[in-house]
Amino acid sequence: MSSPSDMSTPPDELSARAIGLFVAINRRYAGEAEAAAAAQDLTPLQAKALLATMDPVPMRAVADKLHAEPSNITAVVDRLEERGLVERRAAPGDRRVKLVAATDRGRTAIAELRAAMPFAGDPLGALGTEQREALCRLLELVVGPQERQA
Amino acid sequence: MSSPSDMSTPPDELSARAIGLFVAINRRYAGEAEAAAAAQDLTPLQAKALLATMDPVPMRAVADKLHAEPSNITAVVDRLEERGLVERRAAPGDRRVKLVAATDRGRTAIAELRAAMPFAGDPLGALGTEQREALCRLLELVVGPQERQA
DNA sequence: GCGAGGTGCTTGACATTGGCAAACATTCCA
DNA sequence: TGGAATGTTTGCCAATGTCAAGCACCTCGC
Repeated sequence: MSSPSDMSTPPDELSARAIGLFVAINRRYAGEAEAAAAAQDLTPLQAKALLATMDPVPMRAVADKLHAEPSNITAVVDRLEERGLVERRAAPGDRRVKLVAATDRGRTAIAELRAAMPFAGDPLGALGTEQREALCRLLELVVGPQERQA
Repeated sequence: MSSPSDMSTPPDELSARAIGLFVAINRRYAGEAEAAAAAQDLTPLQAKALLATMDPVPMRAVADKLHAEPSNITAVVDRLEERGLVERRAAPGDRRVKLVAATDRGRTAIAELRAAMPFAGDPLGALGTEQREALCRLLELVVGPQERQA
């Protein structure tokens, strides 16, 4: 849980309030995601991996999407495969590559995961269009000049 | 890393942009914190625990602050204590309680951690006062009616 | 066409984190 | 005073993360 929750460098009051709000939003998201995953008897990481396999993708792509080492993804996909949620296929054109693809059961689980994460589906639901745009502009300022990275 | 990064429920475009920005801010924070901890040869959790011990606090309080089980904090504090960054003291008034307090070396490490986390110290530095207030208002709307919780 | 080097995936060893049950001392309350 | 609750520790186990090594395969240059 790498969130600002507790790295308490004491900032000014408004910053502290903003940090608290970020943490709260993060928790709302993470809590929802964790509950949704648990309802499918999955860990959050397994759920993320499953969600990444709607279309067949190489192991490597899953690892990149989850910001994890490919070697770790092997075990995660192993568990998903044991449960029949995912299958490994040969990739046409490169026999080194294994494509991970959700099975029918996997796609059902994906649908239920998404249904159980309404906040993730519409996080800005409480905001009007102008407010959404204003929020994005402000967040961009906070992010600052960031490193480009897919 | 429980961040929205990859629980890809496909939302509308503005929401997607906002999610990306949240993730980017989270990463900026977490990356800075992780680097700061690593510079002290600490894990992020160890660093958080250390930061919580500026003043002597019961183990239980450290656990609460880090949203972890007290039983897990035992091992974390053990490592900090082995390295002389922290010490356990008896608590006056309740002989069950052990207070964890940063040593001089620990306080030095805390200062260096904070110095290495400028973004955490002033996350809204790029914003003016009105922008900060606007941001907080918008974030409060996004959080929504939240459960009260220290 | 052949070999060197790079890429994709897996395996293994290991440390850290997280949850949970059990044990122990101590405190609190009826 | 006795039973319940609290604070801390220990142990076990699953999951995650980093790292090095290995195997299969592809690619590039000669």
